[in-house]
Amino acid sequence: MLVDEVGLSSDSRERVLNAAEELFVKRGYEAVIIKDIAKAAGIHHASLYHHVPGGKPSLYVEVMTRHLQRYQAGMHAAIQQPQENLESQLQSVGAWVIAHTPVNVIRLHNSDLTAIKAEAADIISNLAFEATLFPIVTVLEAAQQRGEIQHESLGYMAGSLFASLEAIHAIPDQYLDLSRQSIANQIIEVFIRGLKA
Amino acid sequence: MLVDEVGLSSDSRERVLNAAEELFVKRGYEAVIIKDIAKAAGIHHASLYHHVPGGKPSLYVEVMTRHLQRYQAGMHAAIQQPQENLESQLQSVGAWVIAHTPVNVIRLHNSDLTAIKAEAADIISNLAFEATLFPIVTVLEAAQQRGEIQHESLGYMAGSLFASLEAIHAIPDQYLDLSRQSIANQIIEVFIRGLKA
DNA sequence: GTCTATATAAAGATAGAC
DNA sequence: GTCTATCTTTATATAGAC
Repeated sequence: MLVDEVGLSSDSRERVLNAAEELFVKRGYEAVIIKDIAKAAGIHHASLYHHVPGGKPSLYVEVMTRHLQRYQAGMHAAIQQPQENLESQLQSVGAWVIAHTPVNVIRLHNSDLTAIKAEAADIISNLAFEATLFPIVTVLEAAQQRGEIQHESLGYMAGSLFASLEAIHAIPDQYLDLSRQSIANQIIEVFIRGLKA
Repeated sequence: MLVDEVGLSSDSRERVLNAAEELFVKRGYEAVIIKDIAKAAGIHHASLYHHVPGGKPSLYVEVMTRHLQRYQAGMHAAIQQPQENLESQLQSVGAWVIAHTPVNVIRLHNSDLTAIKAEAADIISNLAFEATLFPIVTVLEAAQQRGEIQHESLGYMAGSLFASLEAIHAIPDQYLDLSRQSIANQIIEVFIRGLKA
């Protein structure tokens, strides 16, 4: 397969990265141990260091960078679809957000990023902004230019909406009497039109 | 002081609990180590076990229970103030939320509570609901009965608002050109009236 | 590339002097 | 109640056989 010559990774390295991504994103840096990742990837934890010589910190940085870049690409695609009005664009954003494990930026800043080197933390922090808030702000500003909405602080409003959508993940299944997508759509509707009768 | 006879705690025990509360709430269970708590309380980490024989898990449960009970009491007081309309009631809620470290229920369920015994986790999980969503649902239902608002799924909307308000904590100081309370008030306004021009 | 065995380091916890 | 010293457990990481 000449993987080295074309710069591709081996199969198990990919499994390690996927397992690490899922666990780190879900539980955060400290709550994940190397053995869990290796087990999920189907190898012995000692073998993991063959694929990721830098160990846990470097694995975290690689995997979170990749995760946020993909997240950003997905958000971009969601808002790029040829939809005319704000509501349908935000519904696409909602679909993307509920289809993925929450980014949880509060945890990211309060614990995860304090455990790694400052430069890496800065990069991930900026990526998180680019992947989450920035696309939503773009959509809101365009809608404002079309005269669909009117607000002075669209950045804060974008953050508010994103936080609401991510929180849908926290609803336990037993309390769900609508699909998560329907809940997202209701949140978006209230965001645009308000709760007022 | 006869502290034993009246069931009161010693001074340093209280310092330990306060330090533990602040750290656990901010960083989560795994990211906090016993030495950090002891250091913040001004004692050697070995001395901590004198005050909390159950060690880290039991300390976490005690401190989170206390935290959420107080949080609930504060939310209750906020909504009980003699304010007639929904907006001013929610502004009091917003003031309480931004004055306290986020409860972060997503992290609570995805990592913190998986590290402790299931029964304790259930109790904390229920307390978190009572302390955060329940008071907001109560306020929204009352407003609906007065005819101020109209929505089918007030529970989900309460969750949405609470998540938005907690997320205000995640805004770095350098990006703040309004006070957090002002941002909370704007979020509440949009929640009630919408972004629409 | 993967394992077994082992080393190192960090965290939780206990014993016992003061 | 608090400390020093020590023990145990757990997690990260390395060495070297296969």
